[in-house]
Amino acid sequence: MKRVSQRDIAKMLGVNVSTVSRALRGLEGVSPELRQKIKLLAKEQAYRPNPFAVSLRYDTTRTIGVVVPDVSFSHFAHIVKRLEAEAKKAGYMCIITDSDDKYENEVECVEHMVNMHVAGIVVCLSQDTSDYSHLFRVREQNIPIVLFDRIADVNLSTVVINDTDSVRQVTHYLIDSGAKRIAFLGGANRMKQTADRKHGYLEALRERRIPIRKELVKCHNTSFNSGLTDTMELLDLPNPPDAIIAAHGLLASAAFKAVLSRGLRIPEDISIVGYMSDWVSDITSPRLTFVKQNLRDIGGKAFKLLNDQINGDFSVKHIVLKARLELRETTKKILDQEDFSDT
Amino acid sequence: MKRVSQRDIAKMLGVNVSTVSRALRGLEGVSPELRQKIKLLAKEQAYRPNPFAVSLRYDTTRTIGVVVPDVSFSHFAHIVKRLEAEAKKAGYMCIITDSDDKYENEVECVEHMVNMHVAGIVVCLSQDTSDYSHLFRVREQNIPIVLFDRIADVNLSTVVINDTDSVRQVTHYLIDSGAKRIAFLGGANRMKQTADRKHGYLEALRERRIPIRKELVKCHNTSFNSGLTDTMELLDLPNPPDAIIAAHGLLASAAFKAVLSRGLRIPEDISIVGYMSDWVSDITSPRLTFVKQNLRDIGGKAFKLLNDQINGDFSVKHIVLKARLELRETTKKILDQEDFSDT
DNA sequence: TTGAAAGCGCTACCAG
DNA sequence: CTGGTAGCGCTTTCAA
Repeated sequence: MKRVSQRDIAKMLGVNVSTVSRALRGLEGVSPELRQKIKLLAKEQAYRPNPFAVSLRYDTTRTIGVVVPDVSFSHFAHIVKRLEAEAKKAGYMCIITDSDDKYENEVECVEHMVNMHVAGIVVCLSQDTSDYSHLFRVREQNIPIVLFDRIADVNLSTVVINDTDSVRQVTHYLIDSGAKRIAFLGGANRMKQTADRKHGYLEALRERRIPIRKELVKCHNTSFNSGLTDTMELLDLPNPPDAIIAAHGLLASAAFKAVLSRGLRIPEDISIVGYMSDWVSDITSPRLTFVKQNLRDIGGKAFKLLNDQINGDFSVKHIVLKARLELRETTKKILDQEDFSDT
Repeated sequence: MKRVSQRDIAKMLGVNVSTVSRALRGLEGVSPELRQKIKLLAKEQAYRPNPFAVSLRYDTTRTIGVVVPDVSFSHFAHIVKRLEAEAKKAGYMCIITDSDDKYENEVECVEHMVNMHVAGIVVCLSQDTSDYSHLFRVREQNIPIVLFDRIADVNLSTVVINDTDSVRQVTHYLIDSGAKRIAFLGGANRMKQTADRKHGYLEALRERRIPIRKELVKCHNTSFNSGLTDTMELLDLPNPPDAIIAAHGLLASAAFKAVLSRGLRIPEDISIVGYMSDWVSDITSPRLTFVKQNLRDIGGKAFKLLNDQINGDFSVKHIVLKARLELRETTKKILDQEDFSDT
């Protein structure tokens, strides 16, 4: 049950392989009748080009590499879904690897992609990553590369949401709704994403001349458990917060759970704003107010930037997608409410 | 900035390519000194074998294909995560594609994998799939294949949880906790998974001599919205259910939301048992009682079966993993409680 | 319009 | 122990 090759087709028809090759790819220099015959036989025999032979010739694959910190985390999974769909549409397959949020694995994953001669690489950095030489090495080999979601200040194309500004808006909203002591829950400080979001928070406080309280800022890890402990610590403060901004996926659920476990009322005693998928908001009660990110769009744009590079446009581009505050039930209403719908 | 090949190394050292090939792969027939020199230079020059050339020679890749209905759905994402991790450990990369729960896409994905000459394919069937010829075609080409989670009654290796039995247990539990009218929410009837789970439900009712009420069984679609409408319809019955078994991921969240929106108390007015990831249970309040599936294990076992086939063991195996009822807060206690911990 | 042949990088086989 | 060479399937260049 061998696969049929161009040579097989050529033999059956008593012609040369190169003719078959030309005929099948629609190139000039084959008589219409012969081409017809060849194409027909190819179809009959279910001929499929051998991708390795093609790749060996051209030294590239119709495959792109994707590196994420955790595929099982719905945030990344949604991004990957669109990325994969767009790639497929453009004739690419996706090799997806999980760095388990560790720098060493990330380096290994990226190198593996390079060894696989992928057409390009899309990376979401791990929480640990602070050395970017593995990324530069990719660039030096002229392999297209794009960073998304968790990026770094490097001269590579990127796709993110408006991290700083979205938190600024959230903070302003909380202040306007009467919050006096707003806490900020983030990931590792070395992550640009956390840094940027924290920056938005601090900026907003400064703008409203609200003193910054160090004990209200907790930036450790984006894990559920980390969020749980941090929130508990916040609630144990002599002067606990009356609002919490949970700046990454699981932290909102963790904060929500911690607050409920203390028997506090949301939002009467304390407000919560998260950065999670919207369906999570749908199943909590009260429903979590959150910053809505267009995850699919992040994936789509990331592929677009990569595809541009594959097609020869090597200019570095930075895309910032607007994320919007979606008011639900874990925040108080403000009387003179600003319209956030188009800010 | 060209990649260095065996030939390059050979030239630099004034030896033959075949010697380099042997040296690098640790084969017999190279003097220790020469081997040392070759290995050293290879390392210096960052030599990496060209996977296409190797694949072209051997007509196979260190790549496995994974087809899932929806990567962004946390249930599948968790399975894929372990699958990918195990594959990586064994030296395989994963090409992951999303069938978007449609039969046509599934067929296309599978065929694409075959064209890519993957070493094996792991598939979770789409909701639509009722024709399995695309799977048999894979088998006929001697390409290893394994089904998981949503399988079919075909002569191929599979990995699933104890679908029928777990629902039987759930139903018994609900009956024992006083439920009189237990509703069953499932996916499409053509899915074996739904059929099996429904079977467990019906079996349990029969065992307890409880009449089956057709209007309490809703099997349409595994989507959130479908669950929402179905639950609403159940609640609108003249004689609504006092317990709901939501037999697939999102259906539990949907049922939960629908019930709350009607102002009913859980579990006092109505009990709910779901089949979701455990972290979903953690963020609802009351926390959802659910059937806990070891998703990671499904992924791990699926890879194991595939790897067995890749290594020449083509016997068809069926693995059934035990899923256990995890009591939380959306079901009532039963006084003389059975111990489910090791059933 | 068609054919012949070289070559992509690697491995395997046969000679020396 | 080492070298030479053919060939995996495909494309491309040159010749007929």
